[in-house]
Amino acid sequence: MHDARHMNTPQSNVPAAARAAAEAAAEEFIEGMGLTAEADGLPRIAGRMWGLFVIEGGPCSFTELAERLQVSRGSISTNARLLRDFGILERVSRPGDRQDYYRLAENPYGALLHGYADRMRAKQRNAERAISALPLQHMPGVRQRLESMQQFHQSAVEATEALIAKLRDPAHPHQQDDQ
Amino acid sequence: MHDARHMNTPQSNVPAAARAAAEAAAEEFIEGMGLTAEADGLPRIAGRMWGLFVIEGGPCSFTELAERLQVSRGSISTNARLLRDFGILERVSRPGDRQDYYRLAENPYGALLHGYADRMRAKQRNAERAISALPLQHMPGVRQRLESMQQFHQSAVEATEALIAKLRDPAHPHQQDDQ
DNA sequence: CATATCGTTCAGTCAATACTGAACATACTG
DNA sequence: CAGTATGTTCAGTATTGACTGAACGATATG
Repeated sequence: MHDARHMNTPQSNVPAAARAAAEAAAEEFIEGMGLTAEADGLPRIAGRMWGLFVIEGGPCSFTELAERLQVSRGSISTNARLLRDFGILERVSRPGDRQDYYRLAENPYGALLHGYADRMRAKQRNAERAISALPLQHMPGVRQRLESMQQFHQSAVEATEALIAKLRDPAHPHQQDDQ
Repeated sequence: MHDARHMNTPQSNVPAAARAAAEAAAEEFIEGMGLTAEADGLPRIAGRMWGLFVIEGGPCSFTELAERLQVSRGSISTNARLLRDFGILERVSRPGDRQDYYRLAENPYGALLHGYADRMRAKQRNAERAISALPLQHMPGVRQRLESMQQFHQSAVEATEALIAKLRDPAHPHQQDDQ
């Protein structure tokens, strides 16, 4: 990984070695995104794509993504749709250009939290349904466990919604100024 | 399945139909647990087992579980270990009994939250590493995106830890970070 | 219209995972 | 010690899911 110091461009402040190191760091970050995404049950490629957008930011064309990540266009299509459904990516169109471009959504983490809250709500409703359908007066232990399950998911939903609100309002507006 | 029911109170009669309805509701709840667990990347059987413990509660023997859930002992063994690793179940032993018994952990949701916080921390560290490894002074957009990613996961970890604390001590209110 | 390019879809391939059933090791009991 | 019951492990099987590459429809441009 260590380039010799000959052959660097004299006019540039950033030598080739530093740029190579930066690229390696970016690659490492992207790969890490792939791994953590996989740990969350997402396809690894989706995680890498996400990471690529955190680095590149700007609208990326489909072909660009396929080349950069070394995967087929089909994979790009599928995973881009997946990330779009999650609310992480969004489509942008350019006038006079037929290509699809994608970029990070303006608030990808808020979208993620919405999905998380939804799954929590599903579990909470499941507990709720059981609470109202079972004759709990005859089974205090069951009532206690079901209610504690219901209350936990309730709290989780509330905490998630608080986090969503915090993300939306505070002194950190998302402005996407790209290089 | 056929438990000895108390038939000493003929007036507070619980008809067979009601009992059947309750069993159906329990089954539905358990199946719901299987589905939501699957949505979270867990094996469906693990979710059903979890649901069964929410209903049954008390220490269940291995054989009991295998019969109740209609799966092989091997599956029970594997999935019980999985849930134990997650901190959802715990082993209990009875004096003079060689069988393994399992029951819900005293705080299964707190254990879950710990795992969640760990995964969040992994992502936060990934962002942090990228932040310190990349020459961000030349790429303000990248810095902004990496920092917002890092801060989100930081906030998520904090919210999760607050929820853990709230679970442990429900009397105290949930306090958000106020740095 | 003809051509090229782009995004999607789908059959096919491959890998990972869940589950089973049997073999095995261990511990209790008579 | 023999017999029995229990938990784990492991090879085998089935299922699910990811990814590819080609085919297809659609859209822009010459």
